[in-house]
Amino acid sequence: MQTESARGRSVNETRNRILDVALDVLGRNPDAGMGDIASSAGVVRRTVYGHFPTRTDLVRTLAQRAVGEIVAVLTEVDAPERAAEAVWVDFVARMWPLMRRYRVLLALRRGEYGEEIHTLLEPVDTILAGLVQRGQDRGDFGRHLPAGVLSQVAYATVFSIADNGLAGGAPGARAATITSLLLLGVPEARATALADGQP
Amino acid sequence: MQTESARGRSVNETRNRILDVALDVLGRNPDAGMGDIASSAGVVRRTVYGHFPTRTDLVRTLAQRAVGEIVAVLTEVDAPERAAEAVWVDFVARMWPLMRRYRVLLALRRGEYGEEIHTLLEPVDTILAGLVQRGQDRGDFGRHLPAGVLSQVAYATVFSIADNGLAGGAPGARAATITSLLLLGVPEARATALADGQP
DNA sequence: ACTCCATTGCACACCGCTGTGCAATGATGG
DNA sequence: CCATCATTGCACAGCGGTGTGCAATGGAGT
Repeated sequence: MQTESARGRSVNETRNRILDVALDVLGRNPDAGMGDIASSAGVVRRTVYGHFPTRTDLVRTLAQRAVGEIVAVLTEVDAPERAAEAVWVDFVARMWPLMRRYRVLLALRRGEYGEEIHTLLEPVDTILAGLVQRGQDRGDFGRHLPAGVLSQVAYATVFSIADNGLAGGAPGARAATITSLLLLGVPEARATALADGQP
Repeated sequence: MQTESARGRSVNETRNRILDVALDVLGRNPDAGMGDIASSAGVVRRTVYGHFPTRTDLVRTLAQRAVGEIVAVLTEVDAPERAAEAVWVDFVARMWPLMRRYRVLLALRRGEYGEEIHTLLEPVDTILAGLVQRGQDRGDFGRHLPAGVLSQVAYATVFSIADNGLAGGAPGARAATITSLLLLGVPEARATALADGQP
């Protein structure tokens, strides 16, 4: 049964709600305080401290969860024998509906958490760099930038497109896919074909 | 004569030093306080308040100056009859050595200054959007994104490349030019040719 | 009905940053 | 040499966010 008050919710229910809301709130404004997060979660500030002793703990947990989810998508989509192009297309398709959810990671890279977040994002960075490297080796992606940089730039670009009003919708997904493929050095004709599901 | 202490400097000398340093410091960390800016400028916090009554005033002045400089470059490089491709190449070439100087503008777009900075950046946004629009109309740029969005994404991408370790140097400039052209929908062969100065 | 326990609603101290006031200092320019 | 004035050094109040303590509340499961 749905309870309107937050009184009778199970521990994990509240905890997850806080985490989810924080993902959203901090995505919009990385400087949001515990108070903002609490009220957005329909909970009192004191309650948040009951689940996360420190703001830093909240953020770290948040980032860990988000990174875990992205890595999951990535390992699910990326197979050594698949073409890097196709993997990237699938990756963007899977990420696009959840851009809002992971915006916080970009916002966190620069911010009071210097090394903390950087080492936390390392898995994602590594997989992405490897993927782009493979694409370059097989001639699918361009060599105008080293794989490590190109992957980051392409990744950031998808977020950039989402930030500029195209977040969520299907047309946005197609545009983001094509644009990021162009950036990666895929010719326009092939990029549109890939974005429309042709192998 | 060069004075090592900050005592005998003229008013504008100190003022400009503060502005320059603040441009740099806030570029790295938008949340830096007046104390950080002051000490980085080799000056006491109190002195900064002597020139800028409020942190907000400092930031506004900063942004105005930066926007002014960018607009100057833009109007100098952009002529209605020039090909959008060429204009973009020149724009990146002129901006690249000063990326660090204007990073703050990107950092400021999201941050406690919501509308304030947005209206301040409007001139740049408008010119850039117009430029890309022209490129699209003449078939030089792609139509995978509306001009307003595409210009922003291309603009942001140049900063993104600079942020990923390639800032400053000449090879970075070439890479940034090519990459942003690809993103704008220019074919790879033409992009490299343009980046190497062929019309 | 009764017990558990998450949540609530205060209370508080602490900290860092902002912005201000004022007297002292010392380089600069006449 | 002297007056000017930017800079300095300190003191202070205020604000907002953090993190903690504790008693009261009210669902939920038994």
